[in-house]
Amino acid sequence: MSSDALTTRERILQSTWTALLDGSTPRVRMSDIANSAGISRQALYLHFANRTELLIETTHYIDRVKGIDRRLARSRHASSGLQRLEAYVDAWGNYIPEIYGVANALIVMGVTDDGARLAWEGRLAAVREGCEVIVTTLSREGQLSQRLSPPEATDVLCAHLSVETWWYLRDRRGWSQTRYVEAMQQTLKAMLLA
Amino acid sequence: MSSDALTTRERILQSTWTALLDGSTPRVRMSDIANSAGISRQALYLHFANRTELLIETTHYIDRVKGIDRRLARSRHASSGLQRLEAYVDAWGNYIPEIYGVANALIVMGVTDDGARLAWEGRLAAVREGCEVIVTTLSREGQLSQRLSPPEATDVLCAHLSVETWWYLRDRRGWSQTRYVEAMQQTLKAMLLA
DNA sequence: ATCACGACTTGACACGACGTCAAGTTGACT
DNA sequence: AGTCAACTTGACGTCGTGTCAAGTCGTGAT
Repeated sequence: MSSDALTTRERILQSTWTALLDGSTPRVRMSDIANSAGISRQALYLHFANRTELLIETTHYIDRVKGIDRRLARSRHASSGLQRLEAYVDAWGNYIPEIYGVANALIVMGVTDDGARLAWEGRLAAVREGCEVIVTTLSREGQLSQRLSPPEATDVLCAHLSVETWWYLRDRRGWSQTRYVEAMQQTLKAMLLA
Repeated sequence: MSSDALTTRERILQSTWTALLDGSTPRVRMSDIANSAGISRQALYLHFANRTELLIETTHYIDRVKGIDRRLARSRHASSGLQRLEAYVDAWGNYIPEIYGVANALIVMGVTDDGARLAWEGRLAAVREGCEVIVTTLSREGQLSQRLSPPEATDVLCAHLSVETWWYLRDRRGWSQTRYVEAMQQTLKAMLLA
């Protein structure tokens, strides 16, 4: 019974993802998603309450497919704070391209829609937690610069790993993905380490 | 004749500015602006072609009132690259709060409206030019870190001085304005200098 | 004195996108 | 044959932008 429903649902999620990933159409409409999923616009509402819920579910879908937890977990296995920082920037920095489209749509919706805003803030909070672990480790090792308190360092790290910064460097300034990760690792080290 | 028209026009621009500055209402409607300017919604269109043009004109209005040119010019009078950097971060960092509301509205509109997108990109280009001058000066003085090429350093500097980063630290993380400027100066020095 | 004109008002309307509702159709399982 | 879930079609309400038409009002020129 639900295996068929699941298939349609996943087709919708997949369509949403790829439609937003294309980036050529920054404003993806419900009808666009329905078309590319091969169903009617109204049928979307049989699976998702509204556009916001569809976007949120799409982020969860991407997380599941791309195994973000697995990727980020590796940074926690690193021995030193420095290695954690490098591993985290690598993992998160290479994940941004996957979620960029949906993230951007969520951010834009967040201006008018509380659900979208809260969902995106939740994501940011998760990233910030990862940053906090790194800063705490660096601080315990005595590696953290005196310029910033640990909470401040966490904020700065999180701010610089933002989707917006990635987008500016990658999309508007034409950086390659590998250069972005490399440069971020180096500049963040210069910024945070004593 | 036009002194009366000018008054209404300026009242509209002022209303737009303050309405967006409040920040409590991220999505300011044309009718809101009209109300607070004391005229009918339709009368707005006697002065501005559409919402995008109104927002763009509001940024120019703020520039004029707040004298951004004068402020930024001071950084060009500094003798060393280091002083230029500090002066620029101070001038621009303290200007962001003034334009934040309108900037944010423009960014959001830019998703669907080409005019808004181009206008905001123009602003970013101006900021980037300022950053370029600083990086060039630092480079000529042999102060620039080897981690980044001059264009890359310019991009990174510009990215970190973004409105989005300011908003995250100031609004979501509760930084004070003076701490923001101070910390930005310090972290950017650590990031860019050899 | 009146006439014209510019600034503004009121009221109505089209449009695009989201979301809802009601009345089908279709295919599978019982 | 009957039921049910998934889906379709078509119509509608809402909200904000932008447009149009007709009217008011005050000021300045002739």
